[in-house]
Amino acid sequence: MTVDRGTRPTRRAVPSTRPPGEGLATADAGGAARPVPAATVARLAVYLRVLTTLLDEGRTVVSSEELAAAAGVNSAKLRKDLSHIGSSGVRGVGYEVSRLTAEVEATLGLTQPHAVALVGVGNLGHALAGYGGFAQRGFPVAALFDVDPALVGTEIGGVEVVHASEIPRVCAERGVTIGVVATPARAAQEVCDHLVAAGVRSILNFAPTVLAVPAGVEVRKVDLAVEMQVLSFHVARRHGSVPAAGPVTGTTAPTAPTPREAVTR
Amino acid sequence: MTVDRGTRPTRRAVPSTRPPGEGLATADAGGAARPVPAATVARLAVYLRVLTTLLDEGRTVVSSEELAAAAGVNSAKLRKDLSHIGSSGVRGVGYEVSRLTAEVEATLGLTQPHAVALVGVGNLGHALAGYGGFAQRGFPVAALFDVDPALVGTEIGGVEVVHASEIPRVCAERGVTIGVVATPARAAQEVCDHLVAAGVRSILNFAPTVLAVPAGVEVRKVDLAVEMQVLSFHVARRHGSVPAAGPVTGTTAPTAPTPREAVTR
DNA sequence: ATCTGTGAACATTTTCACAGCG
DNA sequence: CGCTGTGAAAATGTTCACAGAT
Repeated sequence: MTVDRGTRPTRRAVPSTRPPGEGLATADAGGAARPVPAATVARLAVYLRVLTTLLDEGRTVVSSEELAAAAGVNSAKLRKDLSHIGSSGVRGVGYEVSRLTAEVEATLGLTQPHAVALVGVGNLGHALAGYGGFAQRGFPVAALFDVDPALVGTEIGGVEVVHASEIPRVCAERGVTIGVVATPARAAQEVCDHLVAAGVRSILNFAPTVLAVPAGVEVRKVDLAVEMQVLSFHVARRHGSVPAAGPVTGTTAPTAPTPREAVTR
Repeated sequence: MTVDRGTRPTRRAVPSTRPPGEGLATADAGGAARPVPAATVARLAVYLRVLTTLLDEGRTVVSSEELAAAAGVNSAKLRKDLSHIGSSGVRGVGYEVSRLTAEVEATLGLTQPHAVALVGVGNLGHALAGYGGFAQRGFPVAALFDVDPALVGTEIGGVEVVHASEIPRVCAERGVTIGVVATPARAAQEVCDHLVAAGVRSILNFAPTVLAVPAGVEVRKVDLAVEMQVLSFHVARRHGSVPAAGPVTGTTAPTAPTPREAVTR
């Protein structure tokens, strides 16, 4: 930001000392190549949602500009992201919606469903279990666990709650590949260990703790307190100093949250 | 990764074209300086949780190494983060827990409570409203909104659910500074607009949509589908190719997830 | 003429490694 | 010594701007 292009110090003539094909596609511990940058992966999921909507609307092609706007990123980033998955748009035209959708889905590994185990059917866990979004999007909730005797044996969304001690057996039987931890903080690490022991290699953690896991296990964390505190930081910063620019009727730019460059420009 | 430093391919005599004190502290649209990098802010919240735990345990000092380990980052990063908030540890000793806690809280703007409005008291929203975590951490839920006549008038956690059309009035009256959107996707933008019109400048969005907001409004998004799909990507990648290194009893390195370099080396 | 794909500039974030305080 | 604070290197991510396909 703050850019002010136009100045263009024109430093050109950079020796370009970069070894040939390095930069991305770095190999990982396992030895498998990772051609898709982490930051890109997270955005692919967003693009996919927009694409799904477009498909429903019967759209057949979309430009990078439009897709980017709907996803809240700029078009250059979108095109670079898509270039990483080897996608192929048509110059002068755009991307074929159905094809691009399929490519993104393939990249994200969504061509097959991933059985999910949800541990902790308390306040939040219960809501997650009842939330249809999981199954809808190819993540069927295959198992529910808790330690509370009052909950074990009950059924949520057609799935019976089983005691957490059964995690190894049940996860193995039902082919669980993704675990969701929605327990209190103090129970989270133990639950996580059981999931890992059961062969689960991807975990979504809602408990406010950092989970320790062996190499090869991916943990993603959703922490409400962290989100709120980050917002608090911004409240404190701007402290009402915002000019409340224009009629605050929302609906500014559906594109990049705001054309800050235009301001700087 | 993959580094193999030591090779050091051409050191590239960088002309060091950088203007003196630039790099961080970039000014923003508003004109206010932001000395704390965004990436750091998000981690401060994590450090804070660990610090709180340490306080409860009666600890008085902690080293960057230990704090970093508990927070799941490496110690260099932690020290750099803390340096941005002007913190002051004691060399050869560590950080005073209570003092550091206060400094982090001050930076995050947690010295005063932030009234929260939660819009959408459906499945997820209800769970969030009932979740004690908000109030506990200085984010009292000051208002609940929904459009469902069956919900309006009911009470959750001592707060009455009000019709969403009242957002402007109620938010103003109760001094709401943070809004949480937990509505279905189709309603999210409109709700967001109302919140913004009511003066809310920080929004946490659980709806699977990109919200368009005017400049000066901060939106953070929690998207379960995105998280799941990112995990799916990793499931697809490692496809059971993981060597299952060592006894899978968890508790590997609480610090840096794993010394990958050692492997590559 | 239009819109993708991409090299290279730029910006941010992470990591290293070490000077220097206690 | 042990441990913080920090310059500087490396890595990662974003944006620009344009060549080139259609």
